Amino acid sequence: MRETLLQLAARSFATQGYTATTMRSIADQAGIEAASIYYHFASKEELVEVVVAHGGDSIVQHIREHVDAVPSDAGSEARFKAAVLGQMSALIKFGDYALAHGRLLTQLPDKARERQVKRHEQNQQLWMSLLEDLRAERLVRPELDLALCRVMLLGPINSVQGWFNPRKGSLEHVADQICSMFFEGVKPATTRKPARRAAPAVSS
Amino acid sequence: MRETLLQLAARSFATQGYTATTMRSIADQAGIEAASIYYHFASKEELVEVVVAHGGDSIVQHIREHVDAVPSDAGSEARFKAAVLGQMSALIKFGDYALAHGRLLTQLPDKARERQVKRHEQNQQLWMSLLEDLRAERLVRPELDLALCRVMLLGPINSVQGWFNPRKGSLEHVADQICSMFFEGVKPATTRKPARRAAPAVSS
DNA sequence: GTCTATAGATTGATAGAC
DNA sequence: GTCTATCAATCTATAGAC
Repeated sequence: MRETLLQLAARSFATQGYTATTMRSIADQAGIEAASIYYHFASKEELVEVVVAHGGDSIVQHIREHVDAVPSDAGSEARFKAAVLGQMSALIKFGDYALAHGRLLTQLPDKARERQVKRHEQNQQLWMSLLEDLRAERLVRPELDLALCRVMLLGPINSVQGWFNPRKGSLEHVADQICSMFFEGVKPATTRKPARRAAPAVSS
Repeated sequence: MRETLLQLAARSFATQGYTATTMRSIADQAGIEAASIYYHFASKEELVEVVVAHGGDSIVQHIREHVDAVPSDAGSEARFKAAVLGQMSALIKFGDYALAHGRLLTQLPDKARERQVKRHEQNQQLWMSLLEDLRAERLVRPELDLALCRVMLLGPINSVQGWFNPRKGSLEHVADQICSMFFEGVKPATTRKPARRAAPAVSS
């Protein structure tokens, strides 16, 4: 029952938000009375914090597993790509927990939020060090800001649940395309640095 | 007073969410009683809908102004860059209204949400046609999915308020870096792979 | 472990005075 | 236009039976 409540709570918190989620609605979906939840969790705050913490822990652990599976003699690009697939698959795999972790940080009650911020900063630091490794191997142009590179990559990835459609290609294939766009850009190699081509004023 | 209430409501809706925002808290910040809000707005739903609609309208209009200011004989890349700067500056300029528009679509009461979804889809369609124009001029590699390109670009841009720091560079400079990363990638030209053909297609 | 019953606080909204 | 006063509904949480 505890697991059932956590699942239902995760879904509701992720989609409706913290305040909009009521103990009654969770209990209704679980087929029990609202008061019975308090046998498993001391309060609504504890419930949401368990959900968010579980989401955060699962994501971090999942990424580290992917990164650690890369041979230590591989380059920074291989580790980076593993992290990309790791973060994407974590967000898909842990579904509502991951969504709750991502969307509820700002809605949490003050004390619960403070306790979760550290994990978020740790994750940002992991990505910054991956990017710094790339730069050390001269795989990132020197004029680009690394913080901006992180945003450019994590912006799309962290919303993967909102746009990923498994019917249009596997997650591995999408991760490859994202890494390809990130490293090589969307332009064809032949078009890459031309003097402005006088394009015909057509283009519908 | 109506404008004051809208401003305060926008900030609260954007940061706290719909349900967590109370009429009393808005009234308190405005220095009036909660009941007085109902002289200006019929209900909480009407209030949030005015906020979200104003945010959406402002953004769409602002982007179109930027795009329409590009000479009609310019290429699709120039229009695209104008749209990038337009969307970013709109999100900054309209602050809480823009944030409310972006974050509240899922939290809105059912009827209000349906009315706002159209605007969102229109905006997505604008970006898809900009990307299609780029492809028509062979500025996007043929093996890349255009919907994924849109996500890759809008993911970072739509969260611009969360990471933009004016002390680290103007918005124009940041927009330039983003476009550069989008088109050319982060790798130095010398390290870049030659065109990589025949993506592994859909595996699973 | 789950229930019934209920306390205590807060919410969106209305009525009517000024 | 804003106020005071208030209502009905809903919320989190507790107490105690089973």
